Amino acid sequence: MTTESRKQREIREREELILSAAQTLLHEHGYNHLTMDRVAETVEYSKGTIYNHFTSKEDLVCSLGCRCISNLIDVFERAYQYSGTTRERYSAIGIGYSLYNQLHPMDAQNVQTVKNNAVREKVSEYKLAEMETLEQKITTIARSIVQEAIDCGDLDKSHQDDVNTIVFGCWSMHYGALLLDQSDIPLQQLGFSPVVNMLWKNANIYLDGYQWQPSSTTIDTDKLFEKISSALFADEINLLKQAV
Amino acid sequence: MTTESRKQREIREREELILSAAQTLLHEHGYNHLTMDRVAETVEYSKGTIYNHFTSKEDLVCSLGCRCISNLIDVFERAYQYSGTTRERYSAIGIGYSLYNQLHPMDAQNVQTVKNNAVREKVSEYKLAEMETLEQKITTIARSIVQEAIDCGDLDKSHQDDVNTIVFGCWSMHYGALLLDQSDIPLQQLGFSPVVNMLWKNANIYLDGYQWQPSSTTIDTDKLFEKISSALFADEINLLKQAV
DNA sequence: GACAAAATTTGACGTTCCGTCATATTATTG
DNA sequence: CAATAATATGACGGAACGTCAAATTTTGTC
Repeated sequence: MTTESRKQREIREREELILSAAQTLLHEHGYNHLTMDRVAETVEYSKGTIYNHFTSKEDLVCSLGCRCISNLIDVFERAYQYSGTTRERYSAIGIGYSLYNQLHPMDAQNVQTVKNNAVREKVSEYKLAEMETLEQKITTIARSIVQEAIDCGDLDKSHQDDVNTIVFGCWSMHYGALLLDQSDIPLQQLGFSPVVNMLWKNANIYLDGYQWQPSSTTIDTDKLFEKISSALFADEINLLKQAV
Repeated sequence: MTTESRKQREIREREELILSAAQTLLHEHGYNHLTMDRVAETVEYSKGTIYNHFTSKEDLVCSLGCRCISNLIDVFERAYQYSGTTRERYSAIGIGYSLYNQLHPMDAQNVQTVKNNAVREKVSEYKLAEMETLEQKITTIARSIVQEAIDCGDLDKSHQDDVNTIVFGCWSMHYGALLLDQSDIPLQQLGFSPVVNMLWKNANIYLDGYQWQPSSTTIDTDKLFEKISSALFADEINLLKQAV
């Protein structure tokens, strides 16, 4: 009983030790510098032990990705619980997503790494399933808000069949934007504004296209951004300010 | 003179030989199966010779990416020359992009691989610059159409400052959508429709948000999709039908 | 055409890193 | 305390990258 649970706790704790060591290596020197030997050396266990926890380097990296998605779920849940219009709550998700990615650019990069087929090939089935479950959880939150908007009339009932399309639209827009932002394409040099600004504007325009009330043309969007981010993401904002 | 140009031609031809061998390997067995030794064996030159053309495996893969972007530029240029409203021409870009990615899913995956920092680190400066130039060319085409829309009044002049934001919005939406489509996330299982359909709908809604005339609410969008794709991308459509 | 110099090609080799597995060590149980 | 089970270890095999001295081919000159 006690023995068993102590054992399990030890295993879990070591797993976390490995994960945080890996994350540090990843953040400080990038994917190529993260090697299983280095991880083993850092946590002072042998490589074999690391492989008792993770079936491959890619499996380890995927676990880090799962962690990030869990963090994002927190962000999404906070947004979900915001007391405002459905549109504000939905926008809050996007804002949270943007801020999280600004704060942890490496995390998003890492999640994207796992999407790469060459990497994905080597991740264990089990871990892939875990990631999928987490992603499903995230889309469910987004979907709920869209559905509530239809139910309360903020979104026209004629869009009932578009719930998934709307979720997908915002998802793809944010996902694409943040990936472009990260991928060393010199957007600023190409004449583009900071991505968070463009994204906020575009998301609003997109939702206006669906006539999700209240339209962004009737309100001060800068103020709304400010309001939501200070209400829900004060910590993130502070950290971001410190970073600059 | 002749000698010099013959030499250069030989080099260029061999480079193409290497690239197409690499592409085949990549398409048939994925990134991990693509090795420099295998490429060398396939083209019947030694590895050293391959390295005279490409500074690393990643550099070779990046060259393949550049090829894909060149193909996309063709697509974009066709769209640019379409004789229709500015909105139709801009939409044509998106349609072309979607179709190209449907037809060559591996290509898009490959371009994305190069965006990954772990890969990018190892690409030569020269090749990165080449890719950047090509990407710049693409955004310029998109930007031109938006500008023309403003000039002719299809888009309100108040959006003059948003030209880049509009280009970025469509780009990110399409880019994100197609990446999500490729990344083994079982979208259909999660209840989502085929990505090309959602993307077409969302792009229209987005442009409606900017009130780019004529609004999608006043026309039959299915017909428009049909019209544009058969006018500009008949070849691609045929190939897609054959593939099914 | 012969020979020297320059350019190019070659593949064996050094290195890095992954993942395994026989052996050593520690823990559990009777 | 001894036998057995569970776990940890790191030396090792293998795959792939990228290099470079030597071999080969091409170019240039007389």
